[in-house]
Amino acid sequence: MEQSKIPQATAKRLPLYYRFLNNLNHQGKARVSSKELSEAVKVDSATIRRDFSYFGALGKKGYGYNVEYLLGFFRKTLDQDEVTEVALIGVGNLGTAFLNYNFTKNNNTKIVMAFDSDPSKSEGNVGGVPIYHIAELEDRIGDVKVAILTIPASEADGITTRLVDCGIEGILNFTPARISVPEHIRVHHIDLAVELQALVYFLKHYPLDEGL
Amino acid sequence: MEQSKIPQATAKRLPLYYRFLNNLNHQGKARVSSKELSEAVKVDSATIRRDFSYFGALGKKGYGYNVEYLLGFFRKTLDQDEVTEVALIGVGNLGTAFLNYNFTKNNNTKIVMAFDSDPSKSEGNVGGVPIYHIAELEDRIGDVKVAILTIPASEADGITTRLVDCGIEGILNFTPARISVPEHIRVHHIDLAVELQALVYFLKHYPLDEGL
DNA sequence: CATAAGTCGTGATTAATTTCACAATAGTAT
DNA sequence: ATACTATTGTGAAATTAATCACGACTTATG
Repeated sequence: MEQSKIPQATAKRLPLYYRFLNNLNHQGKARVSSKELSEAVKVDSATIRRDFSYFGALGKKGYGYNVEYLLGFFRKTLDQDEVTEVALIGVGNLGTAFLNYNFTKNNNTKIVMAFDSDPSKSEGNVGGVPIYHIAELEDRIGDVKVAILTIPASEADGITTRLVDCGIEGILNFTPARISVPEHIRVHHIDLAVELQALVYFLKHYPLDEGL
Repeated sequence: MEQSKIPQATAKRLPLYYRFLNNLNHQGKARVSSKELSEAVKVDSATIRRDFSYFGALGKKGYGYNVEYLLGFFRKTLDQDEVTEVALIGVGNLGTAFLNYNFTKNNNTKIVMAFDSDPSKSEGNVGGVPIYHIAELEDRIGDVKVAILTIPASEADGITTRLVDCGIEGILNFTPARISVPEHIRVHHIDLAVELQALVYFLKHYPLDEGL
């Protein structure tokens, strides 16, 4: 918890850096410059250097960064060694997408259980993840602290309340509803319809160049 | 294209405001204050007032905002009357989720066609949207200017090149790959794995309170 | 060894966004 | 009418993030 001074904008880019460093490593590249990385992840090179610098001097002047070293560093920083268990609520199309995906490669998160209100889905198993009926939420969730919400908006509030009572700490909400939670619980909203509309708005109103 | 001075951060919130105003309207509410709206969309009320103020004085002091008026205003501003056609590339789980969803309510975007490389999927039809084989991309896409990419990362570059050649203007990229496009094309990346990892990182390193 | 080329780390600057805080005004109640 | 209350719109301040630009250092080359 020491490095709480890292800007949120930087923190959000860390997983991205991590994945690309992993790619480079698999490709057998031993070193990389902020300029090269910049082209790969589409983030300004000065921003990358600044981001890295919050963690200390990780590179060498005139050389760049050693891929393996950097990777090892981020592995620790991003807690890649310790897997965070995640519960998925709602096994519709979107939920199924997550289950099949299940963040297989270089990832520190794992969906360990899923819930659905449809009895024909529960008792099943998708991508090796057991699916339970939503009624079993409280019994099954154990000490899982992170949930992905891929349910209809109308159910968001009810499920959220139950998750909060189960001691959940973070929710990734794909529901269009903006859910209310106690202050100490973190919610990230990803609103697919809004994202698409925003893209369309930018296309019409913000003439060429300038990525998001 | 007149109001190019609207901050990007504001522009990204507009679709969200629009949807909640619609909800309020359906509920029969005639007026709303920035404070109420703030609670609903989880955006600071001063930010909401500031956002609205870029479009002029839309509210009344001591009263708030007239829901219907505001809604009418945003409908025009967000081009809600004119539907933007969208093509979906990749009818896997995630792609299917989009097709079934298809942004039915209060939306100015519509997926009008989908493509997949699996012949057993193409020639089909999901949620009323025709699915073509990816080989037909150039023949079928017509003047659709926006594409959603829900394909494996390995195919991202190839498909992107073809889309660019077809004259695409905006891409909503769900692929983990950071695609390269000419300057005048807008790409928004939504990286599900990164979002989840970022949430986990925040949980571990940023103690309670403060939503993203 | 000396020179050239490349690249980091960061102070300083600029830009973007959020938040504070309050005067002005509209509505409401008596 | 008058007083009271609610709420906007916005100047100013604060915060956060991105970018510039350059000194210092590393490696490569002849």
